[in-house]
Amino acid sequence: MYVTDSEQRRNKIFEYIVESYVTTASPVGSEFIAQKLRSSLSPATIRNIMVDLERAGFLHQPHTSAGRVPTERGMRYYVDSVMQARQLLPEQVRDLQARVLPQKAEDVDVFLARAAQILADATQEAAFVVAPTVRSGSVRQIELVPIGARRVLCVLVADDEVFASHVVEIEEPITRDETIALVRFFNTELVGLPFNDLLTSLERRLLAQTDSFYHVVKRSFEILEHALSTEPEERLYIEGTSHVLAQPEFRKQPELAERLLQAIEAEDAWLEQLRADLESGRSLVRIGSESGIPGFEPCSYLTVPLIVGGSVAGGIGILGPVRMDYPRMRSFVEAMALCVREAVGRMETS
Amino acid sequence: MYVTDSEQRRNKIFEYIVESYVTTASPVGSEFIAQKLRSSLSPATIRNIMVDLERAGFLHQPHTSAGRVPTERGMRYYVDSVMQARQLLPEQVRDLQARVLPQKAEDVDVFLARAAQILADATQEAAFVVAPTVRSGSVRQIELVPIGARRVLCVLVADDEVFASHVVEIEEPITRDETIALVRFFNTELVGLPFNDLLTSLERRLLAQTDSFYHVVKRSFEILEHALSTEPEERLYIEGTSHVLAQPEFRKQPELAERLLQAIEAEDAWLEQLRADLESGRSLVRIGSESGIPGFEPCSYLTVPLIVGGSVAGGIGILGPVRMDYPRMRSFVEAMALCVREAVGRMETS
DNA sequence: GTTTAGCACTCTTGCTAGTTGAGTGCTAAT
DNA sequence: ATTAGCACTCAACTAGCAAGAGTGCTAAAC
Repeated sequence: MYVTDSEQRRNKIFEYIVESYVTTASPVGSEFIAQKLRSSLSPATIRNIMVDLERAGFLHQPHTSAGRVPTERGMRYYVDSVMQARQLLPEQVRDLQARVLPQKAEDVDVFLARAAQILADATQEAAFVVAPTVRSGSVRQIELVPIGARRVLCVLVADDEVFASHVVEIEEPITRDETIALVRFFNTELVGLPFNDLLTSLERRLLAQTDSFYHVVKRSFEILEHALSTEPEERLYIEGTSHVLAQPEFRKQPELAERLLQAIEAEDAWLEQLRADLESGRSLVRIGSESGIPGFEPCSYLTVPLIVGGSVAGGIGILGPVRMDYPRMRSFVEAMALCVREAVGRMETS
Repeated sequence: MYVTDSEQRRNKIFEYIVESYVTTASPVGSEFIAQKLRSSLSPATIRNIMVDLERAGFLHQPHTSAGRVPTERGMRYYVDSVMQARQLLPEQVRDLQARVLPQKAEDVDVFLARAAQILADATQEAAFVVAPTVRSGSVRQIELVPIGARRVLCVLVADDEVFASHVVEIEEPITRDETIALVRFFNTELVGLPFNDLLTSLERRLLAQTDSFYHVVKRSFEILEHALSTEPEERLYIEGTSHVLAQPEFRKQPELAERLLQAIEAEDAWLEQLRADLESGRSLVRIGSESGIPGFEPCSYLTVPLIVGGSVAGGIGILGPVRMDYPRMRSFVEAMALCVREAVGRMETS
């Protein structure tokens, strides 16, 4: 792709504008940029270029005598075409690893929640993880542990190291032999099926009626239906929200903070969007209203999917103000994703 | 206890002051109170009484020409001696029950988190639960489910319907016979012991060396140590934080909001205090800095312990600004506690 | 043709002074 | 003991003014 000199220069100036806006949180004037360029261009020239950038929709002037502020569209352009990838320093990476890896990695859920805490602390923004649940994997093993006469603990193990257990109440008491038969059925006939299809596939067998296991299938259906109904599709953990609300944009407009917090608490809308984002299988950035979530307008987020065994199993990300340091955040979240993959990898091979 | 006429009148006026402060969030003047009293007393008299109340430390004047605001100490007095218990309307109780009871009550944790959501929604304040974990109960049953060669799912069931399961990695592969032996050991020798004493008591047996089960005890110790280390003492769920931050006191001073949010996120300090509060076994109110938690100064909370089988197993509460409607909140949280007890009761007897 | 110095112009921000009004405390009368 | 009356205080609002930041435009310089 051919880029003219003047385009290059324009991009450089735009980059400086974004970057000083990111650090100062206030409109950027031409003089300031001229200084950064060590007087290779005069403020007047920069002003001309600023007018161009404003016409292109990348900058916005709060009022006539103010500096310029990047628009949402400008930020998108910055993220896509202007900003330069940044590497973390080796010691930063080591620090992250040192805090993440030594953890007892026995429970994926707990492990990921901690990782989010560490990420939030390192970046001083909010960090989140979408933790996989068994529903996103397929059956590796299902066990039943009787508790009392009419209650059974149903243990679901997915092939991506995720597991869950739920107490199921059953109407007719279950015998020891029946339990054994059910468990055998689970671990011969159901292994490898995606948990999400489990119920429909059992239902099909039930309707067909030709099954020699009819009663076992029926009982299985009852138990698994209960067990899976308590298990959400995904689990969202978010840490460090206070860092975001401490940003000047929220200080000045507390109603924005309130709306954001409500949107985070409501969870549904965001989680749905995140699901779609992660399914793409690629890292991405959603800037301001791009996410389409009411209340998220002053915020952007980055997400990286976690890929386990070839398919997406949750993700990790950072939530901050639109005016956030994208290169820095991207390098952090990517380093963390590597860490997490490594740790999960170790869990698998062990 | 003898209460003079003038004391009674003073209390009435104080009650009105607190209550209008609660609704308006701004200092209360003498004229306003006079109107509420339907001119049975003139503003001047009320002013005299206000001076008394201020001398007693119950009221505070932001500045000479402002009305009066209850102090923290005043609020304490109000809660202890002035406010009148309020009953919820039957339909409010029914509404609460209708939203809490029909839930699948199979998992105590999930159930309590939902209850907190409902409470937050009903009160328009933040609501929290301290959910019990197995550590706070004693052993009813422990099971092992082998997963792969070197991993075992350890299922812990406490006698208060709480259960947990954790994957434990073990160095030496475990045999089928060994598993059976361990489970038998668990469910004959350990039943009834508090989970919290489990490790020390096993250690004692190990040190005594005289145990015929020596190897089983050793293996048990290893496995249970891992399983219990992942299990926290208590789990805290808080919902509806945004309701609190929407209050005018936080709107006007966003830094208070930030500090509060940080304190909630840090969790440790508050949880420790809550543990102490709940241990008393009684409902209580902590007003402002009484809680001793940095960041909680502008807030109060109410807690009610949940008693299961004679001992405290978690609790439920409401967090709001110091200027909150205590009688209303108390009636809500108490109604909810009843609901929850009923639901947990049903889980037990089933 | 691009760049830049110069300058008038605009609009926020901060400051000061004046006004308003809510609410008080005191005093003297009831 | 209560209360009407009144002077007093102080935050909150308003208006006006000055300062300053930053612009856009024009005309000269490169």
